[in-house]
Order: sequence, then C-alpha cells, then structure tokens
Amino acid sequence: MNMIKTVKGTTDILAPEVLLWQRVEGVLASTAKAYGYEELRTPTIEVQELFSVSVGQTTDIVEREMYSFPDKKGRHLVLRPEGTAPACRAYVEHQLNVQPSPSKFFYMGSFFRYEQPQSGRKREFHSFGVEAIGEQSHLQDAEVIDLVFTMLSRLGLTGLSVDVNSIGDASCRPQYKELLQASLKTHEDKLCDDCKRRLMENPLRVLDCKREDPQLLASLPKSVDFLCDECRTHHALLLSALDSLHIPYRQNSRLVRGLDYYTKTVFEVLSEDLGAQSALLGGGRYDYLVRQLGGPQTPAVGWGLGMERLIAIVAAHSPDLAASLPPLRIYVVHSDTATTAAFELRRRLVESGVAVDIDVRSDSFGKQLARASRRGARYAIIIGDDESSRGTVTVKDLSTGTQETLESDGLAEYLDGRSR
RNA sequence: GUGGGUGUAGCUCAACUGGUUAGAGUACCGGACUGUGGAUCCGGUUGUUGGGAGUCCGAAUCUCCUCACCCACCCCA
Repeated sequence: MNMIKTVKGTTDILAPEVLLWQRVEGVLASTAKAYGYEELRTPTIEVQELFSVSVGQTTDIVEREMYSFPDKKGRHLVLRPEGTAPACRAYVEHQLNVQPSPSKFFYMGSFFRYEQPQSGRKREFHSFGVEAIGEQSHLQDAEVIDLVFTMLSRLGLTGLSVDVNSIGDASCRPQYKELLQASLKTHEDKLCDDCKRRLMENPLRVLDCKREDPQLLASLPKSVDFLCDECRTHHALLLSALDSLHIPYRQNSRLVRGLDYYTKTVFEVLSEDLGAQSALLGGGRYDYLVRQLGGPQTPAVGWGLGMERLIAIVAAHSPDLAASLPPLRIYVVHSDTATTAAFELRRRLVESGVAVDIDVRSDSFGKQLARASRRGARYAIIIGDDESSRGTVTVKDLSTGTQETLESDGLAEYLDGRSR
C-alpha cells in the first residue's frame, strides 16, 4: 500500500491503549507530586554539546544514536536522547541552586535514539523520570528508590526488586579502573571483540557484557571492594536504609551503567516479562554533572523509566488496571427539529461536568440508538419533537432498556446521581 | 550497523504443484424496521496480494532488489 506511514520506530497510540497510558501516567505523576517533586518540562531539542559533555563522548548514545541536525543558522542540535542532562541544564540555566535545596523534579515525555527497533525499544520512546538535585545524603538515594516502589505498588506491580551497586567517585574510581584494566589485560585473549575495545575506552562496561564467561567475570575485582571511605560509608548506609524500609534489593557488583555521569550509587529494576530489553528503570547518583554543565558543585540522584516497558508489564500483571472502565458515556439522540435543543442540552451538561457525546446524524431513532450502544454508551438521552416542545428529555438506560421522561432542567442532577 | 522470521480487505485468516474475474468470517454501510438499540435475515462497499524488476503462455505463489513490521545481537529506558 502506497500510503504515508509513521516513521520507522515510532507509533501511534490509539483508543483502547491510550486509556492505559493516561492512567499509568496519572499514577506516576501524582505519586511524584505526593513525594514533593514538581513537574519540569524541558524542550525536545537541545544543543548537541549538552549530551556529549554529560552522557559521554564515547558512549553509544552520543557516538551513533542521536538524531542530530543543523538548524538554519548551522547550530548543532539534537532530539533529546535522555532526560537527566536537560534537567541539570535547566537547573544551572535558571540558577536553581538559590532555591531551597534539594530541587526535586519529575518529567515525562518523548525521547529519541536512532537504534534498530525491537521489543521494548522504539526510536521515539517515552520516559518518566525523577531528579533530586542538591542533596548528598544516602537518604536521598533511598527516597528516590522508595518512590519507585510506591509507584509500582500503586500500579499493582509486586515481586520486582532493584539491583544496586556503587561504582565510586573521583577519588576511588580511577584507581579501581586501572586495577580492573590490569586484571582484564591478563585475560585479553579470552575477551570478545567488543570487550577488547572496551578495555581501553570504558573497562567498567566489560562487567556488563553478556557474552563473557561468568567465571572470568566473577574473578575480576569488584568496585565495591575498592571504594574510598566516603563512598563505602555512603553505600553501606544506603543498603541499611533500604533494609529498614523493607525495600527488596539485590547487590549486583556487575551493575554498571552506560552513561558516564554516574557516581557512587547505581541501580536498575529488571523484569523477566520484558524479553531482551529487561531494564524497566535505571538510575543513580551523578554528583559532578551539574558542575560539568557550568554550575556549582552539586550532588544529585535520579532515575528514568521506560513507559513502553512499564505499560507492557502493567498490561500483563495488572489486568484490572489494564481493563480500565470506559468512561460513563452519555449519548444524545435527537430528531431533526430538535438539533439546536440537543446541542444546547449538551453544552449545559458539559458545563456542569458531565461528559456527553452527541449524534450529529438525526436519522431514525433506531439507527441512533444502535450507534449509541455500539459506542459503549450507558445512557441515551432522547430529545425529539415531543420533548423539545415540552422542555423535557427522555433518558434511556441502555443496559436495562428502561426509560423515563423528566424535565430537562433536572437532567444534570439526575445523571450525577447515577454516575457512581 | 549485523543476523533470523513475517508481509493477502480495517481486523483474523483462505486460495492445490504456478492456472479463469484473489475468497470467507468479522467490522462498516444500507434495507426488512423512517419515535426506540445489541438479535435475525437480505444486500452492498472494501485489495496496486508492501513496493519494484525478472522468469514464464500465465505469478499472491518462483528469483533478485527494496521497504516496513516482529525477534535477537549491540546498547539502553
């Protein structure tokens, strides 16, 4: 078929499914607000430099996955590939460090990466994330993780746990990196081709490789064993806070993240229901990012989750939420001469907060009622010649078939009494 | 970027080994039934068989190219 279609890796979200999106987005946003986070909306386009200095020049995201283009003045722009760097850019740009600390944000929206689409991975995908900027305490790490579990619980998802690790900071990671590199060099001949390349550029990522021999990986030095005092204390306090809060976590010494800005705490929530793209949520601490972007030294922690992946899990695990009730739907059926009266009736009802659909085709009542029931209406309001001349309406309950005639002035109240 | 799988009405699928005008269910529209719906019956619309080239008397079917989707690698949310 020769028709214009969605761009590869993008999709339309249509009627039944979009209801689930609205509901899930509502739960996420309201929970974040209840935890004291405020919504932050940043632009979809940013200058390319924002991500090369923050996410990292050698990461895949920056090297080959960004949608980048020059604008008409030759500026190097990109469609945002992730949400943390823009949040920090906004924090620095608006000097939010003068506001009470920490600044706590949540965001939701579209992000873009030029990748081969597969299950749980689109070129335009949707993220929800939170960022707490300006607090170094381990309890801030604990709070953002606690928020995750409150959200998951409100969505009816149980049985998930978070993988946690610490990858150190500027005072201990360089030494660990060297140690790991040295250890990897003694096994270089056994590494896969990708890991040979990673060995020089980003040795931590070898730990994440699924192709390597598990025994070999287990024998490598672990970052948690080489933390400086400050990082070790932070990590230990975080774990004990998670214990006290009964948050299910696993220590995973192989957990590293693909973005360069992380320090100390890193974490992920994985799900078996997601196929190969099993990461539902990922995040961590990024204590140097604000400074890198030109702000004052400011510790921060946050996470982002993939909406497509969350929706898939909710649909599989929480069918009652997935099969959300259709809205109470009222359908106005009218005769030719009552068109104006029908439109005015709807206007009054909508102003009083009742959702009303109207059939603009004033053909036979049988036709209109048939359309009303096919569209899932609970009630039909019939306003024909008789009703419009008397100032009444007939309300028919389409599930029981019963109907009664009442004064049109009392209609809003009547429906309100029945809507729940 | 690399591999594997799949492309036929809006949806679910047929169509023998290559053989007339590509069918059925469902959906949609209309009628029986112009002041009362979901049922039933009758009728109707729906396709460049993803697109292009080739082989052949003849292609949805075989070959090649291309595009899209699905899955996986890679990477990540």
